[in-house]
Amino acid sequence: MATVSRVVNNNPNVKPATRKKVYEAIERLGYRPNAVARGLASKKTTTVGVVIPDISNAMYAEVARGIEDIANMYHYNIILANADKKKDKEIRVINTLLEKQVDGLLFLGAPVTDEHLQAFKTANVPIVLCATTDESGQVPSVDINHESAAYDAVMSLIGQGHKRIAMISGTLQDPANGYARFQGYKRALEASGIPYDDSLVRIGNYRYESGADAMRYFIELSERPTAVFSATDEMAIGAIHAIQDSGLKVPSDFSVISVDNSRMASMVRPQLTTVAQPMYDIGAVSMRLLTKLMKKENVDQSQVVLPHEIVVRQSVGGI
Amino acid sequence: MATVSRVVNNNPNVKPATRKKVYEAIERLGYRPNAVARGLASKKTTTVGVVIPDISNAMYAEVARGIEDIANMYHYNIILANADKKKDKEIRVINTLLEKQVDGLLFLGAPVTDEHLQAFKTANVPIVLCATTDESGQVPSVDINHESAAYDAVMSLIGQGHKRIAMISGTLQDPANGYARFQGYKRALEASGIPYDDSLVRIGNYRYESGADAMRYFIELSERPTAVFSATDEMAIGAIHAIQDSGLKVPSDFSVISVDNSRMASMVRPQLTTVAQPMYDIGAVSMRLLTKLMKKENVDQSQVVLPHEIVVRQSVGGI
DNA sequence: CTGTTAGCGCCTTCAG
DNA sequence: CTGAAGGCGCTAACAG
Repeated sequence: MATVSRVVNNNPNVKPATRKKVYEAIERLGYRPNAVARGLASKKTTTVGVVIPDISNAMYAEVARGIEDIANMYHYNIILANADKKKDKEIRVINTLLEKQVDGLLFLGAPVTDEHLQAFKTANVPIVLCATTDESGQVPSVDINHESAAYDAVMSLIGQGHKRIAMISGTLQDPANGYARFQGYKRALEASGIPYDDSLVRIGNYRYESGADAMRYFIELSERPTAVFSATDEMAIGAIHAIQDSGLKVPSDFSVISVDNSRMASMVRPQLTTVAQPMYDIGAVSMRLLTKLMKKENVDQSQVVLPHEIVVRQSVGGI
Repeated sequence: MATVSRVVNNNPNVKPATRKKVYEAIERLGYRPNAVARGLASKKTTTVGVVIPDISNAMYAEVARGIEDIANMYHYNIILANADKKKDKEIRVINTLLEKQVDGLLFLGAPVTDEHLQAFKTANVPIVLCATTDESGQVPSVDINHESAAYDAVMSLIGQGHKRIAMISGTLQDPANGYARFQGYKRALEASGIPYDDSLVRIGNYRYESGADAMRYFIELSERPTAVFSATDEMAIGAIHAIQDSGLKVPSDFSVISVDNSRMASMVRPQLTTVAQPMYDIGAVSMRLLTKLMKKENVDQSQVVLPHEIVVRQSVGGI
């Protein structure tokens, strides 16, 4: 019994001949180790839980790939759990994952509320936030600076001579993709001495149609903007099509820029200029951080911010 | 101890007062049941494993949503495992899931090889194939008829007067999205007395660029096709852009039809005519089937085929 | 190097 | 209705 355990767990203290015999028996009997029993006995499951806000969102899928690759590298299994972007489902999912005795947790949902913090606190395994941050700085995280990504995007528009710049925002309740990007937009205007104009901001829901709706609104304006900054690629694509559908052109009539650099950005005409977020890296780095935490290695930097960059394509023109 | 177990598991044989006291103690102590221990003792984990070929594929994400919803309904947890479209990773993932003692397994990868069948056979929990089929009919499955979906698509082109119809196919090694659709294409031509022409078929990799490449090839042909059938939306969109980039128009110069009806289909201009597969339903139905199998209820129909339909938009015109 | 002995935390009889 | 006892399949000391 114990020897079989040693063989299965690659414990070196087994005579090669014995090891071989055990392997043969395993083969012959079709023995499959019971991970549940193992987990109970060893108090480790070598699996980490990943809670994803929305599995059908390509950005998160990319993060997941980064997580996966590093997890495999360190021989952790990962179990993905979808949370439908609902806060209570997130909490529920965190708890089931914890009940399943995962060795660590990666959380991708935003915003991180007090309730989340509460749930995290009761966990006795390390947790790292991935593609999101905890404002209070209590939980390790890996993210980009959404505010400055937005700022850079809008500044690049201003650099092209645009002065009347609209924004298609996400909900301001969403700290990362929503609020922070809106703040970046405002700061860029401010830094350039452009007065902020409420009528130039529409709130969308990150979907294509909401981008198109917002754009149609801007087109109707008596004093039209010359450029629009979208919080996400998908809404930007909706905007581009709304422009084209009404007989106008990108970028000659309107410049469009967004942030995400999803695969879709090159799947429109004109191709979308957008600021790229290193989603894969966010996943990879956060998983790496988690492994360190799980091994109780000490980490110098527990709130890491990855750099972003503008990918210039064809949707922005000068004025 | 036993009473707590009863309370936690909603066993009715507990006096309400006692139940209340237990709940209070649970709250006060911050007790969290250990699912691993529970799984070991009860030999059930109330979780089902889902192996997904490619988490970044929107179609699979949609299937996953269907699975999730039904799983929640029946109080099963689901653990998603990505397999990167690699056969050996699929096998490995199936095995880890089985080691984790899932109560059932949903497998979404294609093709289903003998090795897969072998792995399934050693499982002593029910397995259902989801959005894929086992040719040999040994494993329950829920899928659409890819061959006839392709057939219908091509027939609709022929109905519009097209005679020279190209195809952008997936790899013929892929039985569902690849081979079956190609067969449907051929059968439609045959049924209409149109000779099959090898030079009118290009193999892509389901990605945007490969669709564009294939289309560029067709455009160069001395005898151009008037319509193209793409095995997937994404390749179709690549094709549409290749057409437009070379100054031609859809659908006046080329009609384009595909199968998937992904969300992207309405995110192109012109919007894509495509045959819709009920991905959500495939997920939901297969999960439902799995619950029956797990409860050892008998099922009348273990190989279910869901209907598809053509969604007419703007990318197909008459000749 | 290998076998023996205790649990891991819970569920499940079985008494009471 | 509640407690006691045994055991799920495995790992972790501990002897030998």
